[in-house]
Amino acid sequence: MDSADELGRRDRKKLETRTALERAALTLVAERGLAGVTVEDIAEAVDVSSRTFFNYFPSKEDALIGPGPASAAELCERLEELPADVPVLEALRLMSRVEAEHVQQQREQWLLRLKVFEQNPSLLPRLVTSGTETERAITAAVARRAGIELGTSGYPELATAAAMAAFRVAMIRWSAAGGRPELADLVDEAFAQLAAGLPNP
Amino acid sequence: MDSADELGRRDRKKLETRTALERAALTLVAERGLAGVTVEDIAEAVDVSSRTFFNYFPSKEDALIGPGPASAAELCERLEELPADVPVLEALRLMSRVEAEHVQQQREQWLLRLKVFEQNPSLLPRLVTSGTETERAITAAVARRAGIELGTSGYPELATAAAMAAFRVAMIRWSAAGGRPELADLVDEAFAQLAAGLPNP
DNA sequence: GTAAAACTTTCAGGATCTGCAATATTTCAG
DNA sequence: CTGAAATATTGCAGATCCTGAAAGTTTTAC
Repeated sequence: MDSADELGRRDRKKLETRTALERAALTLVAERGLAGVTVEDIAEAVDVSSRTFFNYFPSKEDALIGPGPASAAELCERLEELPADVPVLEALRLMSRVEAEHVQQQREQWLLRLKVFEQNPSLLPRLVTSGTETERAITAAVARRAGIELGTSGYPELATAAAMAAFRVAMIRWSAAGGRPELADLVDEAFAQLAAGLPNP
Repeated sequence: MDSADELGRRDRKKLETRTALERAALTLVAERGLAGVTVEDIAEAVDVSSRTFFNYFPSKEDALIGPGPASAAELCERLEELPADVPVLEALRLMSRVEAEHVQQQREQWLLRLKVFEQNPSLLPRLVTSGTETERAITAAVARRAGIELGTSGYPELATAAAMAAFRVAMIRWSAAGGRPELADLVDEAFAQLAAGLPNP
């Protein structure tokens, strides 16, 4: 994929400051804890004003959380482009594997991020969580794929939420194991348990 | 159950102010939106200082979220007291039904709360969410029941997260339907889909 | 080269949230 | 009933969070 090319100088600089702010936020909070770092600290580390920080992120926490909605559209595309005869849960698994590869590509950053989440539990509710724009988008795509009106059966909402839970558990296990196993394998494991109806192991 | 008895005057008053603060927060935010209500507004409505508000809740949002960890212990008891041969997912379903009854018993308050959540999506990530003390406790109970070391297989984490997702979806459907259906039925539906492995409908 | 568009900064200010010390209330023992 | 001990409430100072508006700076595009 194209990632850093095809951008004017302006957008390149914007992307740079954004990632610099994210990186600074992560490393500082990893060192001193969420409460031990102020927005001004983060901004100074990147040599911008704290007002500029808030031009990029609506809150200190948001600088730690990562892409989120940015990739929502891309995720949905993955769902859409799968053949219609692929079952919903299988489609969600494949989508999650793609996302897992993205995570693996930024291995160190994600491991650091997950460590920060573990050390600051108040962040956990926002890990791969419900109620986001991302979830809404995926739910809509699932509904389309299953041929269901949104808000009638609850199936798209549940399938999506369960898939996100599977992905979240895989991420946490991955982090707990020091990033040693393949994240994609852990994702597969979780989806296999889901598809089997979560029988007693 | 005993709920309001067996408390000294002091604790009774504390409980009163707490519930009064919750109620005021909910009604005010339902009227004016999250951003349109300050902590001082809420405190004044109950005739206490805003400092006192923060003695009860760590943040404005927390006054809206409801019991949460309060009932964690009780939920786990429900899990523990079920016979050991009840499968995990079935046990989680039964536990969720108990919780559903609690919600039904405070029907109006919960419908209002859910409306507030819908109207202020930034609250949604904290609805029945992961990363809480409650989830940790349930996960531990599930692990005990399944005879699994925590953090080895990921099964307890996933089963718990999926159950919470099922409950959350049921709540949202219940709210969207104006509280008309039986919440317990929606919970059963969601768990049935989970137990079946989320097949295409 | 210049004008428009977009980004950063400064500044003012309201709101959130936390210690701390003072005050008021409740409890409980005598 | 009364006086201490325990506990809750309050006011206050202060750090931090976050936002709008206006001014200044850089980038873009013609």
